[in-house]
Amino acid sequence: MARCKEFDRDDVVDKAMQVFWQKGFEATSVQDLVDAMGINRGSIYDTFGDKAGLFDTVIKRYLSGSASHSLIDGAENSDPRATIEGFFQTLTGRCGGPDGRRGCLMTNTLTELCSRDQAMAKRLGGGMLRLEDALCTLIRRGQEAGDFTTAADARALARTLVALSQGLLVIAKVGPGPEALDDIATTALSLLD
Amino acid sequence: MARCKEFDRDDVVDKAMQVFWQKGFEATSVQDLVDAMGINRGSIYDTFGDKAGLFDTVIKRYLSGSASHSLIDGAENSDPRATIEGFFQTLTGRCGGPDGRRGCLMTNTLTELCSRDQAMAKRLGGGMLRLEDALCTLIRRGQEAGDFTTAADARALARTLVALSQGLLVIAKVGPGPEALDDIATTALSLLD
DNA sequence: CTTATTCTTGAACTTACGTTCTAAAAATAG
DNA sequence: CTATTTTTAGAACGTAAGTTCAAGAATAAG
Repeated sequence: MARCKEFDRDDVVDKAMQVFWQKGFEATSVQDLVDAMGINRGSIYDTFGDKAGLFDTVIKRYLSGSASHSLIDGAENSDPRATIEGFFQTLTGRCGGPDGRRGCLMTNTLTELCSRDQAMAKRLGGGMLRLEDALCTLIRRGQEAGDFTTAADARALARTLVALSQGLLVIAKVGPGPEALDDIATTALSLLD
Repeated sequence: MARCKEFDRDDVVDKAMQVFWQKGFEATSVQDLVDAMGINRGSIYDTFGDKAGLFDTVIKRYLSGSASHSLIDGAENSDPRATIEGFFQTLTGRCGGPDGRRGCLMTNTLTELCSRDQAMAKRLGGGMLRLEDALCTLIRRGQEAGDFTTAADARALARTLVALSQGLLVIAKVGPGPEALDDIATTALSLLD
């Protein structure tokens, strides 16, 4: 009955994500998006409403694919120590790489928009709380297995690990040496012993 | 011979700082600055060059008055434990207050501009390194005095505390309860024991 | 093939941006 | 007072922003 869309939705969202990730929401112009996504302005507005709508779509997609997501998925069954170690290794690996300067899209968005955008603050706050809960579950399981220290409160430890992961992603943006990031990750894991 | 400037330079810079702090660099318009600073557009451009020049001035002033600055000043002589405790108390106190959602101007600027602005990355990276060095000095002094653990490397601990302070300021932006921030600060200090 | 519907295209629109400029008012030093 | 400089107020500048529109191109059903 009608013409089909010529582009793949997830594909263009990914391309938009790269731009937002590198430049931030405000500094990204619609023209930047047109160039990167390879589709017409009209198609963008027709598909995503407006710039903010597209950004919302990007954030949702990012949250469902980030490092924290796989940690959250495996919180109930995976090996606690290996999972948390893997989480921090993923972070330091990404931050040390060529794209490290981009930091984390969630962290960047948090600092850029949450003062003004209440809805965004709630969404990202929810994402962070899920990460905290997952870490808390993992820590409790590790404590019960006798692998982690029980001297510290699991909730407090989980919150501290969240803070360290955020701090890691912020520090990565000034481009320190990899040993600085490793120091932080190592010290973070030592909190569990 | 000529008319004197009617406004106090530091005063209008402070007013500009409030706007940049709350909205970020990109989202702040020159009109916002005109309204907040209470001086004319022409005077702004005449005094600070342009928007970026004014922002540079704001950042310099912020760095010279931030919580880290007083810590850096006292690194050689002050009591290590009390100084570090005070630093984190200052952070949690500010973050929990009504202005907590604004986070830290340095952290915000870092995540917003450092991917693009090499000079800003260098400046803020330098500021962060000075904080790290000061914390390292304090930790070494505490270790030598027998008050801190010597099991962990002072440099690694300092880097971790920097990361925690940054993470604290990021997390504060989503508006968590004060107990979350306290948990992080308490756990941070426990690293020294 | 025709027709209806949807997608694409690129130009056009309005608004706001950062910046510059002009002219008049105000204030100081000689 | 006079001369000089600065501040002010506001308009005007060119550019780029986000968004919309109208016409053409492509598909699927009748």
